[in-house]
Amino acid sequence: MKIDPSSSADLSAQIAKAIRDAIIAGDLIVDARLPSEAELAEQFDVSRPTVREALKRLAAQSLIRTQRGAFGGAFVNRLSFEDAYSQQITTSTLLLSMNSVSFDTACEARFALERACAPLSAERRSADHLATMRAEIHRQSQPGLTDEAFCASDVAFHRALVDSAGNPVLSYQLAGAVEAMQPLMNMITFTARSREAIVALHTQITDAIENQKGAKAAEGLTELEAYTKDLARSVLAARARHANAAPQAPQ
Amino acid sequence: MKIDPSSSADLSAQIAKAIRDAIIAGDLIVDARLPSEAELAEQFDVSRPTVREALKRLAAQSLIRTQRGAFGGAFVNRLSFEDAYSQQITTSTLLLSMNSVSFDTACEARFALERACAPLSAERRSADHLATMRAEIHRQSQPGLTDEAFCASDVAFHRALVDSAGNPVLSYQLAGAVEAMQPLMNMITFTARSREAIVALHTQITDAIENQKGAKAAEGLTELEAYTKDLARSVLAARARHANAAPQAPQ
DNA sequence: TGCGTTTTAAATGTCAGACTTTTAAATGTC
DNA sequence: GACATTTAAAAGTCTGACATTTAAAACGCA
Repeated sequence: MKIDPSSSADLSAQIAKAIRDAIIAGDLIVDARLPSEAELAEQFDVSRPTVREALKRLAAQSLIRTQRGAFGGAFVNRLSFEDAYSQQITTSTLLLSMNSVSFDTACEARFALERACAPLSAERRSADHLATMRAEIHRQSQPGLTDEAFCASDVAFHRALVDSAGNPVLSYQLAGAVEAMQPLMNMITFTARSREAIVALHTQITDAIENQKGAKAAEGLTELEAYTKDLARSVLAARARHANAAPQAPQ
Repeated sequence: MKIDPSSSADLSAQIAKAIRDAIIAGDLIVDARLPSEAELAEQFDVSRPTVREALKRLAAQSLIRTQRGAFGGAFVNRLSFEDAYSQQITTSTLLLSMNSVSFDTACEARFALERACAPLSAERRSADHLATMRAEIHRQSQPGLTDEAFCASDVAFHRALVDSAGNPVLSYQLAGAVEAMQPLMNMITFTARSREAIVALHTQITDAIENQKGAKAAEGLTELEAYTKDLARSVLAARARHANAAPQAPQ
């Protein structure tokens, strides 16, 4: 592991890259302990604060974890699916909120991914996942549910649908797409009529999965996609009208 | 933005979280300048190195960028698709290499995602993307191509296929899945016969896209998935035999 | 006046050294 | 042998200083 002192880049960035490359290349295996900060500082010929900045960069990516105390130090972290989930969600949320990804584009991607899961879910669905989906549908039919709770249940339903495909990679990919959209979905006012329509489609999809009809489930998802886009369009249009009528004061 | 001094967590982690939350909540908009390190140190009542560690954490996630010099500082970064790509690739690579995600699982997810793109690609394919796909197919038929070059071309082909769906969210999701698998794919020795089979399937898929037959393209992808898994299986089996016969000395 | 050069100040980048806190192993005691 | 105490290693934090970069402001000259 070497760095180029003549480079103009930050030393801490270079050191982080060197260690990251070593981890990715497999030179540092999971749970291996890195040298102490003082040793790393000596190895790279930099000060300890610089080494620490590099380690914080790696910690931010969940590549290492640190333990204080004797025999503590920095250890190569086994990237958990949970870590991957949360990173994925953060990234997706930011892309959606500030990189001019339209709601329609995100929605299209999300349902395309869900349709990709449908055949696998139909093939492998477990009683457990089906029960979760049914339970969420039941919750969604309760009158008096707040819009936020309805949305949360919607996310849980789709989460179960995707998880039932039994492929953790797909689950983690979709976690971002689904959860990143939730803040926008939360702004939608779900009327009794739209809730009824959504519950009907959820039921149709769940039935199809239970009966191992992947194609039928995909159809239901396509309908749900169109309906979701419609709902969002009307909300955004209403918001635009409202913004024109009573523009928000900046800051 | 406040931190809890009684918490046991690292101050730098708390500060990073506070700023991250402010960015995600939209309190700090894109290109907004954060207070200088000295000012942040005063605000949070910590020292400058602690603030710097927090900022490095955020920089590692591409949430901020820093500029040196007068009127420099830390600015909220517009997350680019490129940044999202590379993060996605790193995460996927690590998941695949150390979190016991099997090649089959990754392969299944990848082709499920590609099949999700197929209908969109069939609908929207541009001459540009089709030309890229044809060009890569042509390259793949060249004799004398190294296995690495063949793999690289394979990645380029699939990249074009996904990009032709015209949905950047799908492109970025798949970038991780496809590129993370490349190191493993690189270990496969592509015989003339297997190359021929792959090129035939690539041609079949491209023809289907060109003729706007999304379902037909999906079929081709399913065949390709099965073939890829077969190839990988035989390679892994051979490697296992080799490992047993001549086990690698540790370290 | 206008343009190019120099100065300057503000910011990040880096370093050195000290101190605090945590933690687990080693040691001692009953 | 079980429990309490000591101890040392390591991360976490702070202070203060200096180096480097950069753009704005000041200056000088035609």
